[in-house]
Amino acid sequence: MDILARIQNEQDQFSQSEKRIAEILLNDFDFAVNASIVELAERAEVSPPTVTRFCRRLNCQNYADFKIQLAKTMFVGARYLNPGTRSTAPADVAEDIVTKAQNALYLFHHAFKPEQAQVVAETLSRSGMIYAFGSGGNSSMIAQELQNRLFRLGLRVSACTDHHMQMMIAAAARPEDTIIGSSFSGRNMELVRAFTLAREAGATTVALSQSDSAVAAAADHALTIDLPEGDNIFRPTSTRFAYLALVDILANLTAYQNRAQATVTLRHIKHQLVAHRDGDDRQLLGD
Amino acid sequence: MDILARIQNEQDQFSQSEKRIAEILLNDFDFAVNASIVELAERAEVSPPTVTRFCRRLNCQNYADFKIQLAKTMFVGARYLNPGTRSTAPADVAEDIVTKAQNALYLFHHAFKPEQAQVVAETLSRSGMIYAFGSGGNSSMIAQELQNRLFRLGLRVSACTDHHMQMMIAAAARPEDTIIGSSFSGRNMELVRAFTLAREAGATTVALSQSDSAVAAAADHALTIDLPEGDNIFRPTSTRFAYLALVDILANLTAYQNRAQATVTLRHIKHQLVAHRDGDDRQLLGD
DNA sequence: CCTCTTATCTAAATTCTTTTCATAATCTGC
DNA sequence: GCAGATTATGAAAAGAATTTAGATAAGAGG
Repeated sequence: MDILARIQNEQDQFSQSEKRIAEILLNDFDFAVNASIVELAERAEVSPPTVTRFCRRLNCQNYADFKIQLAKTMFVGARYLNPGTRSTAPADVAEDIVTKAQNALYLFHHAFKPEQAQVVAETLSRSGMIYAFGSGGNSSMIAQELQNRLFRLGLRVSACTDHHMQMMIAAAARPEDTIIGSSFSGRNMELVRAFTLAREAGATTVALSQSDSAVAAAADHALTIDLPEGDNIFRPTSTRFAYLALVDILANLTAYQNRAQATVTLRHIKHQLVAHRDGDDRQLLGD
Repeated sequence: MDILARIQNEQDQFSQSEKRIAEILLNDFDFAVNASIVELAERAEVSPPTVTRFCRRLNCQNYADFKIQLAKTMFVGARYLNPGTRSTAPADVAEDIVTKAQNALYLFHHAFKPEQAQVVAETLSRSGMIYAFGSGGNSSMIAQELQNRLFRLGLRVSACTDHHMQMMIAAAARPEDTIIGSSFSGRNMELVRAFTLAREAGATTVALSQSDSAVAAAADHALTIDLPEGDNIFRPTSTRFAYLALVDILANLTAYQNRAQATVTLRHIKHQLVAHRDGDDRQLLGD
């Protein structure tokens, strides 16, 4: 766990002096990260040794170590603590969006459960047919992306973003099939119904969604992503970045399940692209 | 510019001693970031003052400042310098993918030109109709995403991922229309032809692509993204994250061009979603 | 009200960092 | 190829910063 999370966690167990130090850290990050132990102590109205002890308490070797940890988290964590700007200047907008995206990835990674993903990857690689479901802009992108990443591995996969089709596919699913569906909100009831139908047909269902949600509860396996959303309605949801990363990880783990087959298929795709373009084989695997 | 970029930039202007220091920094980041000036000097076989001077040369106040800068970049920069693991353990795969994605965002942000994006945003907001073009998995996702972000702002936009349709649309474009096309490789010659056709018809063209590429050259405005690609064929391109961020930024800047209209449209969409679901208006704007 | 524990400080010791100055190496223009 | 200038580097000293050690104060529990 990173240092800021630790500070926020233990905040109520801190002594008076420690609380004062923590407050400065959380409020004036910029100062804290550049301050010497004397300066920090002065500002918190405590003695330097108290600061040293504070660092030790947070599992840091010494003040220097503590500062390194702080600086490391700062890059991704700073904006998360201090709500982002509402500036409409292009440079600020860009910074805000990039930082939020990085934050989303960071928080996702923190909560990520490798074993669960591995189980899903094994399921996918053994599936007779994979159907990727999702609706409404964000999740439909994830469904498409699942298809885009998995077909490259030589798997049989089809994305479907249409409710009616989803229901028909779910009803027609076979026991060896897997239905993987995404819902950022977890409240896509049509997807819940499709999952239920698919399970009745004996197929395996995988949800990419919020934990404690109807969608997650309806599936055999749930890979959950719970991120706070910003409240600026103009800002597109940075959660997409986390979902996209999850798709990448799943695709990658699935590839390793049957490496030989994946390699062959990828080579065929690459060959086709290179032949079709201009012979530069450093090109991307698909535009 | 960040410290690692600065080091890599000036590397050939370094003296012998400085080169030795730089080498340690670039190769053993973990050591460097935790080392005291004495330890670092010892390992580089130079004297501590030389390290201090090295830091100053890189526009740092002192060694402490230098270390902070180093630690800040480390979080995103470390893996970029030291090629990622080839481990297939789920946790390592996840870390590698997340770090690469964060790196992509970081590098993109570094090279990002806010003014150019602003010009494009103005163009988009004034367009009669916007067509988003892209093909081949990655770029088609970007085209879809452009549509998904821009329609919410009350703009007229249509994504098209089909070459033949693209050509017909380009031919039929009007002077007040904008065609925005994505190509990660920059070598999508069909897109180049569509741009040419559209320009002949008097429409404005915008490329999201590599600089120095055929696609970028063919458009009126080019927003370029140049990122190194990893060489693990199983790893999906992390460049997607950068393109996605660019779309977000563009959509956001465009929204601010005509804030009133965008707000109204977004509210309508939200109202529809809330009415359709369960009244929790903290839900995401679209699943 | 006393004792024990915990929190905190002062002062000293230690370690780290920078400055200063001397020397060595390298370059420049003749 | 050499004198003078410039630059690079290190040793030692000075100056900070950090930690340790021991002392004191504050609070909890009997």
